[in-house]
Amino acid sequence: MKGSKTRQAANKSREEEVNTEEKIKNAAREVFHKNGFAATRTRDIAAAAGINLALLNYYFRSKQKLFDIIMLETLQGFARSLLDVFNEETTSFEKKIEIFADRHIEMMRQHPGVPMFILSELRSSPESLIQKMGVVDLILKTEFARQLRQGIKDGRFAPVEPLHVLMNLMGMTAFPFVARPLLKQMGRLSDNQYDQLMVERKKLIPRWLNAALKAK
Amino acid sequence: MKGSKTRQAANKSREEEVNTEEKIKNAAREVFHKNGFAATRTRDIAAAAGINLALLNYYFRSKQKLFDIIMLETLQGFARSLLDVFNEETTSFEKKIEIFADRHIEMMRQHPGVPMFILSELRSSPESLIQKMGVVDLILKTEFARQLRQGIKDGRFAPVEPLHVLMNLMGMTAFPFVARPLLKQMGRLSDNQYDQLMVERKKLIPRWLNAALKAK
DNA sequence: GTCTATATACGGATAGAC
DNA sequence: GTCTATCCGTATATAGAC
Repeated sequence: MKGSKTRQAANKSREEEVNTEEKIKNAAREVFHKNGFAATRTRDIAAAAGINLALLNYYFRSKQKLFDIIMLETLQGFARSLLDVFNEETTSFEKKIEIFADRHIEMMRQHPGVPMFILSELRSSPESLIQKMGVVDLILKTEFARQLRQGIKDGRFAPVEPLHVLMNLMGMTAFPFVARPLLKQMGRLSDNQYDQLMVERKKLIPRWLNAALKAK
Repeated sequence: MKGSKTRQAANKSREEEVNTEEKIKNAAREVFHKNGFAATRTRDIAAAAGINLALLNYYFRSKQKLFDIIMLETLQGFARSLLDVFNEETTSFEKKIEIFADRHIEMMRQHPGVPMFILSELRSSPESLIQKMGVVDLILKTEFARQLRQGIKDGRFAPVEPLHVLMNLMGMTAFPFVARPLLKQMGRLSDNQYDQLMVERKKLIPRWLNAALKAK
């Protein structure tokens, strides 16, 4: 049904706002990321896209189908780039943490709503959705995890469940974005000041994590 | 309008399910915590409370008003118990971290949906709501924060913005509950196994955090 | 106080003109 | 492809009997 449309997506990087389908997707991404599925009205998306409500259904058939597309793209775009870091064969364990913190935080600085979006939607979604993007399962099979286990065996790190390390790493990087309204208020910071802290954390987190791995 | 009802709340700990108003609030708390405001239908609450839909409006006037009550109570109950730890005059900085991690994690084990509930609702709420429960502002004025600054001044800790420490502490404790579906899948764990990790973290987080504070 | 029945509003989706 | 007008299900809220 949609395969009949002309495929001019190849050179879309040239134009400003491409075709209508892209306009709707861009608007949907923005609104969904900000408010989540349940709190989003298709009318808001249409308005943000500068088109009529009917067009949304013409292109995507339903709110749910449009959402599924946005969710899948968001999830994969997010996971993919992080897994790449963990799978890199030639970098050291410590270097992977540095690159991860830097890339992960930078990604979230560019798209501050994404972490909350992913986590809040995952809360109510069935496990099947998580498995659907099989990427997730593989994390403890990456070179990163192997290097961690090796480091423990060598006595360079204290014995610890790898998932704990992942929780610490992701917690330290992602939590400040998820809890931004709360933490910003706690520190009485402006948007700029808060963002500055995020930049600092790129360098600090690897240092902290490293120290923790050697603790006791 | 509601002040006319008899006040038998004093000895409510004795009964199983108290009066209707409490039954509705308990049901509302459960459903709101699980699904958030937008995804919750008043019918679900009524059903969970075992009463008719009309009664909900009779007691609380509107979905929004009922939600506001639940939100405020949840927020305060959560913040209060944590602030108490931070304000304690006689415990050391290190001891405060131990108590905080233990209490905070235990609280979330009992109410796993609460962290996600608070954060996801705060994302869309205006800042005024956060300020309304003024508790939040005070965190960097607690004895905990003072002791941290003093420790830095004495050279026991590396210089660091106190808010960073708060982000690390809360990130390490709360993130595993917020990102539970994702992390559980990553580790291929059962509910029990995951819970076991949470218990371990009570002891581990203070150790890690302490090491991080001395790093470099 | 608690129910059944119903009004009212809102949001997703479609019909049909252009 | 894009619009206006409208339908229709669902959810909140109220009326009114008991």
